[in-house]
Amino acid sequence: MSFPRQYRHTITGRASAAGDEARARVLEVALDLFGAFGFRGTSLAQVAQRAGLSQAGLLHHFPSKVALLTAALEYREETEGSRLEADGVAPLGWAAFDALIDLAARNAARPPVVRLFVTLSAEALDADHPAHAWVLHHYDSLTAWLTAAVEHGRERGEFRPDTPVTTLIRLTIATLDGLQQQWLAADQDFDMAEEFRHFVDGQKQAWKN
Amino acid sequence: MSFPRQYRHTITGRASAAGDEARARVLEVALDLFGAFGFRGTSLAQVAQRAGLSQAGLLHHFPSKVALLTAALEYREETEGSRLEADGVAPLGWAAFDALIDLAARNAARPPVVRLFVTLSAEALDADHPAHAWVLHHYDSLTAWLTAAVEHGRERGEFRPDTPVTTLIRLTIATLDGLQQQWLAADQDFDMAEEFRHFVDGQKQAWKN
DNA sequence: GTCTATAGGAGGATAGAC
DNA sequence: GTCTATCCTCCTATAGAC
Repeated sequence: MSFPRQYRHTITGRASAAGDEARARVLEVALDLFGAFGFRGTSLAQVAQRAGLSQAGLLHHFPSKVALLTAALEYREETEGSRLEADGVAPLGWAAFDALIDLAARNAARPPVVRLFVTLSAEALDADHPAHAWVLHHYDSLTAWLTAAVEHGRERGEFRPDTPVTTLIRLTIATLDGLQQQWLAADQDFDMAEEFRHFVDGQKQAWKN
Repeated sequence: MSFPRQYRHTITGRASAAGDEARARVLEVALDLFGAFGFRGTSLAQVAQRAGLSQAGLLHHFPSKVALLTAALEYREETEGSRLEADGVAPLGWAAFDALIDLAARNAARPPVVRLFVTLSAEALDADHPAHAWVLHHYDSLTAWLTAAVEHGRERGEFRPDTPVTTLIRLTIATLDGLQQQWLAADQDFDMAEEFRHFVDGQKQAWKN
């Protein structure tokens, strides 16, 4: 679940404590606005204003809008990225699905985080979008993580031998993504984690050994 | 599943045959580009160029960019909208879920249609987006349609009495939406309808009477 | 019904003072 | 490190000729 090298910005070797603080504030604002209006729908002036500096001041920290996006996505990953391993240990077998329920519950407390993901994943389906690689990385890493967990569980006999692994994983990711989108459209008016738990329960009923 | 009044454009009472043809061409192009780059990411000049006329010529047919979007969404609904009733009869009970599998299969043959929906649904989560009402309408009408089908099926004893109807419907819509997004991200590299069929089969196993 | 031309504004990025 | 001022491009929309 680590972040690929291409997203690591190499802009500043080291900065002052105040500089780091301003930088973090800018990145938080950028993530919020990119989530709300998308990358294309957000202007540097908007980000600068809400972060409390001028557009030129912002561009002192990040040389371009794309650099800002890249840094923001990296920052998200670093700080509270999709931590699926609560205690640093990757859950295996069905425990991985329980970890996803926990993730959904944590996300339910942070709509802006969900919104960033939903908005950017759709906008960046375009292969020329600056976050396109980021989206592919999200799917790939989540798929790889779940695949490893299920394969491990199969070896330990947690899954029925005829479990359609690929399908199970695709449906799981789809349900999670689709619920997030629906939850945002419905103004967070239902319990996302609870609904997802129902899905997981159903899969356990069907495929648990 | 009819389209709400607010999306009906009232621009032209009647137009020439050639005018209708140009109009349809413009709308097809607009749907394509809005799907690929979103509403915000698409310029009138782009649409005009690919439709083979000038930007001013385009604005002769549609007074504004928003009017173009509105007309395009209405056009989509009219021509090949999410026709769930193949023969004009609404399928009831589990047949409604089978109709959704058919819909997924038909959509698999038209990636641009899927892309328009995925892109716009995410972009228009913003309450100020001109297609915001359109997104809410999509969820509402699909939910209402499925609810009616399931309630009918329950009365006829097709569903177990303890079926969690709301959850079942939310998960169904989420799975469909999530699969579409994943399918686009993966370059249409799996059978969307087949995966969705697996989901429906699982729900039948769990809740069919 | 379609065009050219252009107004009027917003967005990204740069230059240079402090 | 932050600012003001500015350049240049792109966008939406309008005006008016053909």
